[in-house]
Amino acid sequence: MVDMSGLNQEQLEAVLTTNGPLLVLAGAGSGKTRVITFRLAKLINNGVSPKSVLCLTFTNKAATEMKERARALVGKSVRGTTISTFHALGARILRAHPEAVGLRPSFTITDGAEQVGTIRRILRTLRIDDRKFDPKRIMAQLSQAKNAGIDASAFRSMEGVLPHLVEASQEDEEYQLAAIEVYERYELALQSQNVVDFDDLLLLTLRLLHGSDEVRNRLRDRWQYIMVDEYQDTNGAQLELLRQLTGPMKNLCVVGDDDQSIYGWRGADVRNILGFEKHFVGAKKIMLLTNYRSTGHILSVANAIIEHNPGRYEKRLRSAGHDGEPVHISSVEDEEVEAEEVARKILSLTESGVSPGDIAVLFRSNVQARPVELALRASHIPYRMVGGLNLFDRREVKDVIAYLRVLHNPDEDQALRRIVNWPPRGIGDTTIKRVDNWAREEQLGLLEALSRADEVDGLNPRSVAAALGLVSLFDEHRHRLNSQKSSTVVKKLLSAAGVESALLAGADDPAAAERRVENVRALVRQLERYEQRMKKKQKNEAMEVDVEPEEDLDLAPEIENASLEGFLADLALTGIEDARRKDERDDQVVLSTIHAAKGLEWLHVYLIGWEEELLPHRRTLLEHAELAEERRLAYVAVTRAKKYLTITWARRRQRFGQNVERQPSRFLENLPDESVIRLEDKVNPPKTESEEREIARDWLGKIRANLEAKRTTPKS
DNA sequence: GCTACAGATGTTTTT
DNA sequence: CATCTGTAGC
Repeated sequence: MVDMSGLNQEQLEAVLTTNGPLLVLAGAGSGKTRVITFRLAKLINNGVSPKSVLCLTFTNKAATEMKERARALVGKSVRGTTISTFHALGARILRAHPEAVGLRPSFTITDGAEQVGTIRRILRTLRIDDRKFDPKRIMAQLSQAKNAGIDASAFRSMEGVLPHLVEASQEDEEYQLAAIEVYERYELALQSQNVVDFDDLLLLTLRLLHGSDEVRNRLRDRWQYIMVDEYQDTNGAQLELLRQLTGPMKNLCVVGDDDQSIYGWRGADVRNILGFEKHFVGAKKIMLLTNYRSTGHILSVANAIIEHNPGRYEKRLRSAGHDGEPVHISSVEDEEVEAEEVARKILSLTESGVSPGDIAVLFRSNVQARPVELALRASHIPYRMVGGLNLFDRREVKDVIAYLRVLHNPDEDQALRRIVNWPPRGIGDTTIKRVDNWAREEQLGLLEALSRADEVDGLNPRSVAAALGLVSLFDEHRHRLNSQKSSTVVKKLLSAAGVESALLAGADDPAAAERRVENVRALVRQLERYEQRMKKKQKNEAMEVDVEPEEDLDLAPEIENASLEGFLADLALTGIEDARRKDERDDQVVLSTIHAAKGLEWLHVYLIGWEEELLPHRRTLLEHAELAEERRLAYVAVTRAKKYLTITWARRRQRFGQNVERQPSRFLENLPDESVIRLEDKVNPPKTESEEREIARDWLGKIRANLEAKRTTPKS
């Protein structure tokens, strides 16, 4: 039996409501994850087969965490439960039925960055200037369409109703026609390479379920209970997927917080959570409003910020604890002073015994990190940037992954293009252009065309030989995959291609070269670790007596096997284990964007750059829907703090090399007086030393006066 | 095939 | 201002 005595009334009700559609509105810090895991445990205790439960999350991290917590609660019977991200689930379903959606079994998942390149190439073949129509913008638009569940043919038939093109100018219309054309060609390009992008993992799964009653019904029968975490971040395609999977049973429980929906720009649709009761008729709604994280003052600031938003479930978080310290709001001269102030305060905290790991500095955009980094470094305060540059984004890592992809999937032209002449092997631009044209005429893949380079007109013998050499390099090593471990083959391939020596030779700075080589080795090591993990897993499964016979018609194994294919899928879906992550320690101050901080919490939080045009960001000030999202972002930021919260804004800031006068963020207006201490000057202070000192004294006076006022008139 | 320079661009990024 | 990208020219 699971001990539920630790749950509060609301939480308990959510856990015990196991049948029918259920919406759990879980405010920040209200024990959301607990509810989900306890509810899973409760289901299994009620005798529901673990196999008929499906838990969906958005991130791998959340999925892993849920698995661990569930295991701790109900033991290894969770094994049968499918706990997965939406995308990984899509991948598994597609793996089981690739042909039904026009894929060949060995299809691979692109990692995003390549997609823009594909768009750019398509634009070129359409003779459209990619400076006129930004490929990135088109890619984003296609992605939005896919996230809404709109495929290329639907996109074409919707011509003219694209949301942001309502008042279409001549150029908009041109753009739109181009986008339609590009979408269709993009899909064809992916299909011919046997590749899917992330969005396809949802869209193609939908197509499969729409097209096959048989598969859909089997999956419906299989999952009698479905739970979804972070529901406010789901998109149109995911809603449709849930509809398909639930069917008439509709034991669907979604958990989320509309006020924390901050990924609209990436396709998330708040209307999913706002309209849940309409989408799933008869739904019950439970609100978790007791916050176990933050003090009363912090929560009243948070509530005041979010209250202004239209179109939300009305709710006020209440603190389970004390009022605590008021929130400090101050203005500073410019971003450098801002950073120095923050560093100074952090230093005095750590000197008085606070662990750096209990402190975070959060900002709207990454450029704001630099001055803070400099100031922290100057003060010898240990810090860590979350997010930021990913190992994935490193050029050499992408190049090596391209090698792996071509090795596994010879049709992947886009990957091949990346490395066809890297390291340099005498296949220059002209050669590629000629082969490319010929390939198009003959309807061949690029690698295949290279293998017949001798048939291409106008190539000199040297180029032909180089092309054939490259082809046989891949053929040979692909052949070896049958008899040798992938990691062994990969190592041989990379060294035969001369990757490491090219990295070392083509270096301006030896240290950088060394780092690049190290990044490549890290990737290979990850492949080795992957193989070991799979081997162990297979052994474990073979030893388990009660392992069910392989009857999964519609769901491929979570991860394939110790193959290159499995590794690539794993890589695409769960990313690279960053080598830096192992030096991630919990005694470092965290620097993070607000987005990347969602779900996390710290004792002390500093929110910097609360200015108009930064938060809310300049580019969102035009559309009202987006302004609401900025406000939610501010809300998410504030609710990260447990005990102490400081918000700053700069009266002046460098922007694109110019000093710009700034105004405080509108989100700082109308906050409850009793919960904040304001140390703001609306104008920049004069610069002389004596004047500065005077101002400092003045501020000190204000602090005292403020504190005094708070003490004599306690919160009514 | 590589270097150097001009020109554009400058929000967030779970998969 | 600073960083990245594409291209011209060697």
